[in-house]
Amino acid sequence: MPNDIALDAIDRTILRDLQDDGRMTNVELARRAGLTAPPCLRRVRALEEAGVIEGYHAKLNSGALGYGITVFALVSLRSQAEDDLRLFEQHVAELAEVRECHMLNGEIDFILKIVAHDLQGFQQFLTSKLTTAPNVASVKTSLTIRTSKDVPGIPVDAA
Amino acid sequence: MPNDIALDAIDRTILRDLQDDGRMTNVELARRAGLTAPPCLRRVRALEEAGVIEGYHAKLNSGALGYGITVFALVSLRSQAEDDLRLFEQHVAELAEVRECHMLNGEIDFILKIVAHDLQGFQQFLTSKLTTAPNVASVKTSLTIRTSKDVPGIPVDAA
DNA sequence: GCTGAAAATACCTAGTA
DNA sequence: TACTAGGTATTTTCAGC
Repeated sequence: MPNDIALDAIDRTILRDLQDDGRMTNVELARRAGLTAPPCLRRVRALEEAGVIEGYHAKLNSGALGYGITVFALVSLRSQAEDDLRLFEQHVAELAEVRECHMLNGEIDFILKIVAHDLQGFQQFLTSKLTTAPNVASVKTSLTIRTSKDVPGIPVDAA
Repeated sequence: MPNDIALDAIDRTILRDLQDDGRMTNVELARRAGLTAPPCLRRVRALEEAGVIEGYHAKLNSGALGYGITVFALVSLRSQAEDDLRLFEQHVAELAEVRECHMLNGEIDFILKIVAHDLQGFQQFLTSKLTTAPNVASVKTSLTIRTSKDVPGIPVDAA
């Protein structure tokens, strides 16, 4: 939504630093941005208010929490009518195992990122909650062997 | 790596809260966990030290920063020898447009999440930096129409 | 700049092997 | 007793006005 927000170089510096370290203190943030603390804090609040900053989150180690399995599922539906697409999105919205759901163009309608404790848990999820969902024509799944890159967010250019 | 860390219910509460709000103050974190501030802070530091908490990041609105395009690329290589897999991973590690790189089982070797400012920028990236990379046999790309779910992290059960 | 709150350190206490 | 984990007190730093 916030496509009309004008971001100057200072804003971009702030955003880059907060994307990199979401717990950076405001004074450090201000120092890097070349500001004193109060105007820096005002900018951060404005960026939050405008929805440019959507939230702050700790990145947790999946394996340490017992989620050893990450799977990508390529889903095709029988009907691509908007109502049916929405229904599928609502269905996966309620599944905690599904962390991401992106609608795609082309033959594949959706790509899902799914986490599970182990293969058994994933298979059970797949057969009981995904392939049996209404309107699902086909599901192709691929296990993640390893993740070599997972950079949070997007590039924030200095300019 | 940290697969042998024992996490009790208090740790899980802390992790869930920090995953949900990475800038929560330590006193609030402690209050929710049923602790006073100092032992809570010690737990957080220990979790960071052990690598259970990998970092803190602000989640930014892609569109507001001019990244209107998200693409998933399914990449197959000619050789799946470990050295060749590593070389490909090293190649994409240097590409800022590539935010995620997961090695998969099956016919597809890698799935990449790629961001770009617009379609032109993406096409240029694709032809100049991805399909021409050494050892790449095929690249199938799918544009993201919309993202209906993008939950940070993983489910953290109370138990 | 100023004020109240939080972070961070040092130190103390209780339970357990 | 040594070890582990939480609590108390104090100082320093930061958030917010």
